[in-house]
Amino acid sequence: MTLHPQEIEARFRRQAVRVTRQRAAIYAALVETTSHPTAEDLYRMVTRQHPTMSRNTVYYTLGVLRKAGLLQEVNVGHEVARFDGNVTMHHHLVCVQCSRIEDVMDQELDRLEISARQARGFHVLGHRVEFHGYCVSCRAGRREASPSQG
Amino acid sequence: MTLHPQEIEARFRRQAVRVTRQRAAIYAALVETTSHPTAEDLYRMVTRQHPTMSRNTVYYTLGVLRKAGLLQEVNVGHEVARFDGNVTMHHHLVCVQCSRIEDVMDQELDRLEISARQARGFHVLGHRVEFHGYCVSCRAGRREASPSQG
DNA sequence: TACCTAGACAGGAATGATTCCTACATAGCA
DNA sequence: TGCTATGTAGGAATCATTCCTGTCTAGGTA
Ligand SMILES: [Mn+2]
Ligand SMILES: [Mn+2]
Ligand SMILES: [Zn+2]
Ligand SMILES: [Zn+2]
Repeated sequence: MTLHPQEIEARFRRQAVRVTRQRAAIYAALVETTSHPTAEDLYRMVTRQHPTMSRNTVYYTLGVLRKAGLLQEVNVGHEVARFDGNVTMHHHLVCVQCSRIEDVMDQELDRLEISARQARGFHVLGHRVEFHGYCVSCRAGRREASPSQG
Repeated sequence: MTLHPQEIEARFRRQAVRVTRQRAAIYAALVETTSHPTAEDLYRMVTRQHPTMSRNTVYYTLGVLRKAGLLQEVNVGHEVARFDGNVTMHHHLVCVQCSRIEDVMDQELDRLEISARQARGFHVLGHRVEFHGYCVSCRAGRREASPSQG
């Protein structure tokens, strides 16, 4: 989804986030993709237009925008952090081979609950469902594979 | 759950995993707790009885046992890796403040499925549900807290 | 029971994502 | 327009994890 600069600015101001060219570029890159990029991915994307931007600014900005609720971290395994500009409630499909992440919007999954007995005293705020399997392209190269871990 | 040494040995042999004192100690420590310890936690636990064991052996053993299906990695956020000796299907409650992880056994959650349309061509192997919130001890110190990111 | 050898162990070095530090720049406000 | 709290760039530091290398040993063989 492409976002107008003034819409980005409006979202930042609504959350009292200072508007800078770097932040707008990082946020625009994130919102325009559905690939759940890493900080390094975003660094490579934005340095095409902003060659002097440092990795530190990318990390710092991602932290600021996360605290402001403008993005979320989506982690799979304990691989490097992935970021998601879609902050509406949704779930993910994760490829166990190539780590591709795709979105799943499903209101039934959104409504899942847990019994008080199972909640073990937790004050539950939310939940996330993660499906794992092989994505289309990874299935292609697996005609014979065994149904074990790989 | 306490495990007899011969049961540990039997499980290892069933999976063609060589039996060593180090591996038995690491596996026993993991199976006897429900705390989902980190590699460093396990290193501290086992070096009480095996002072010369190296961290390398802990990491290497955890890899071997994971590939053998005797344990699983359970990651929350992109914090350090956590390990789980319970390899039956189950789900987790995660404290957003202290990272405590507790088990949720619930057959309804086990049965969740995703429509073909939503699966986006993935060959889905399984899923995991992660509830997040505040654990009992973290609720205690939060009488007034605001319902934001915490 | 006494070898053999593939694989395991210990210790230390290397890696790499992320965080920390600091001097300079600038957004937002009066 | 000028002030100042905050952001940025660049580099150093951190630290969980992996890699490397020289012993050591589990488990099979004769
Ligand atoms: Mn997503
Ligand atoms: Mn568990
Ligand atoms: Zn894939
Ligand atoms: Zn807690």
